[in-house]
Amino acid sequence: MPELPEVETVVRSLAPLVGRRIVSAEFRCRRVLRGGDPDQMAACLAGRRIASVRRHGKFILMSLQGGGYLVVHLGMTGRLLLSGDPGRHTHAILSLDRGVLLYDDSRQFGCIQFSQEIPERVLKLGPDALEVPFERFAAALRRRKTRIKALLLDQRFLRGLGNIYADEALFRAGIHPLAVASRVRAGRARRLWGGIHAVLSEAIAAGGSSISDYVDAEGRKGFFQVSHRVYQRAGAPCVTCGTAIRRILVAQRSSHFCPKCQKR
DNA sequence: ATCGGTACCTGCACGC
DNA sequence: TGCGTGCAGGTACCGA
Repeated sequence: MPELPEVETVVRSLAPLVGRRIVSAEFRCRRVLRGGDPDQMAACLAGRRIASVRRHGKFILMSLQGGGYLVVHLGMTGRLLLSGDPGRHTHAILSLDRGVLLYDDSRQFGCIQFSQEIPERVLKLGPDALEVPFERFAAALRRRKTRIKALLLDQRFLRGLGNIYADEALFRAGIHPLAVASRVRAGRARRLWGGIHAVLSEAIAAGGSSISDYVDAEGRKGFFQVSHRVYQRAGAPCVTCGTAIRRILVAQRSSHFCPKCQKR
């Protein structure tokens, strides 16, 4: 479910966690755990205080007082919730000195991990999609021969974009999802860089996109989905020219675009 | 090194 | 009503 704007919204809504002490932890599903068994992880967390909560791409990093991190990735359907009752897909329950933190994930594509240091797979990601300077972005584009849509989804190229915002940014830049990255001209590359920044910023301001079930830690839905210009609008008229939006597969992912406004 | 395809898992909407 | 199919914000891993 969650791309950069949704994860950012979740992280902001987790602000009440800072300063809380984890009284006890329970992990119910091995599959979403990374490294270590459930009991060992619970033992590592018990008694620790949460010092900070921040986002790194689509990862959520909770630093613990005295060292170590609770690292969470929401996958497609992961949720972190500050209230509610454990359900069928609740895989982690952290009892706090005040309140509770639940990790819920029906598809189990997400993960939760305790680690002394920030894991390598998190550190090796590319620059943040909201922070990358244009020159660095353009230089990296020039080096890659893959299709632009696939590249935007590659977290080692840029961290934070996912299927919704890649499609939306390409539309804003007038670039076809199958365009070869290295052949995108400077002018278009600048529009893409600007489009990425704009669409992510607007989506954060709207609390993210709630397509089916995404909510922040307080259970609030986002409303950026009503501002999507191409994503899941196949057959509907382009907001710019009226041409029917098309849907194709690129790198096995649905890609939505306007065949008239977006050139290869 | 880079690229493309597949696998992982559950739930929902749809057509028959 | 039930069943099969296709689709869904994700990454990881394999072979070419």
